[in-house]
Amino acid sequence: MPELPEVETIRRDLEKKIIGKKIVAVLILQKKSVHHSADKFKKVLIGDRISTINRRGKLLYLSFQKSLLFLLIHLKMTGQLIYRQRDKIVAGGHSLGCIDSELPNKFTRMVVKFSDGSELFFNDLRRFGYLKLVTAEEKEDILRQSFGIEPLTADFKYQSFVRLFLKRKTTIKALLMNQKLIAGIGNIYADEVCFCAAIRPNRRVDKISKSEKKKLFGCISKILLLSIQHRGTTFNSYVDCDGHTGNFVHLLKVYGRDGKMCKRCGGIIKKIRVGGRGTHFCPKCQE
DNA sequence: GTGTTTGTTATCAA
DNA sequence: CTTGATAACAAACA
Repeated sequence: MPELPEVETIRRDLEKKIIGKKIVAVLILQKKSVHHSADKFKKVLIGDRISTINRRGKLLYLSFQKSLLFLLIHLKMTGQLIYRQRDKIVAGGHSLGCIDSELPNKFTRMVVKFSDGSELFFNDLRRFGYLKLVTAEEKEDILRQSFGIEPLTADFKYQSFVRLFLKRKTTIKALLMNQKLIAGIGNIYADEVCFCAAIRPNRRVDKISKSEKKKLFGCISKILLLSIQHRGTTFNSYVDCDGHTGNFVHLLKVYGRDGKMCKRCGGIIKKIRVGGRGTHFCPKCQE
């Protein structure tokens, strides 16, 4: 379940590792994960070098030194990007998400090999994730059509945020998770942001006061930044590109804590369903 | 065998 | 046209 903090952690790490590296081989182990013919994919990538790695919401996009195409990578629920140096000693061991596990494994969908012997593995247990080559124009269309305000940038202003509430009657959780309104927040951080602002996730947005909107606005940046500082949340399958788990899971206040004591007021965290998603909140201190 | 997990999109309804 | 709610998808695990 990589959301903005997890994808950003991967982006920053990969940026240090693979920029400028020359691609010498591409293995496609699962055709469905690559939205092109294997031949086209190889033809474009092999011989070129990675130029930039950017992110919008939960979507990564790479550019190249020669090709004018962009590589979009969406990890969806269980996608992983793991980078390995050559001759890295691997021991057998645990299954998903282990730093020492052998690669490729049964969930590896694509492998990119670089000229220095290092490799980038795209693993995806559930096969929702994808890699896709697009033109600059297609990329711009997708970024414009599919993503709203990008948090943690200068575009994320209180005035823009408040505008999202106008004429809407959906729940605050649905609003926070709507990528076309705000980009990058998924199920975990929607619950955490609502807790931070002391608002029930199923509250209708037209019933939220001005002071609460201010709290929400502050909480979004606060939670996302704090999670990035702790290298994201590993709940099920997320690992960074070294195969390490994220540490923010220890700082989660509500997600996955149903039945446990609220860290703020001592109430018991409850789990309900909002918009078909598992939703966690404290009935005592979230109104 | 059943229910649960979630990011995104398609679809239908209002 | 806009907005909202829901189902569907995929696949493993408890």
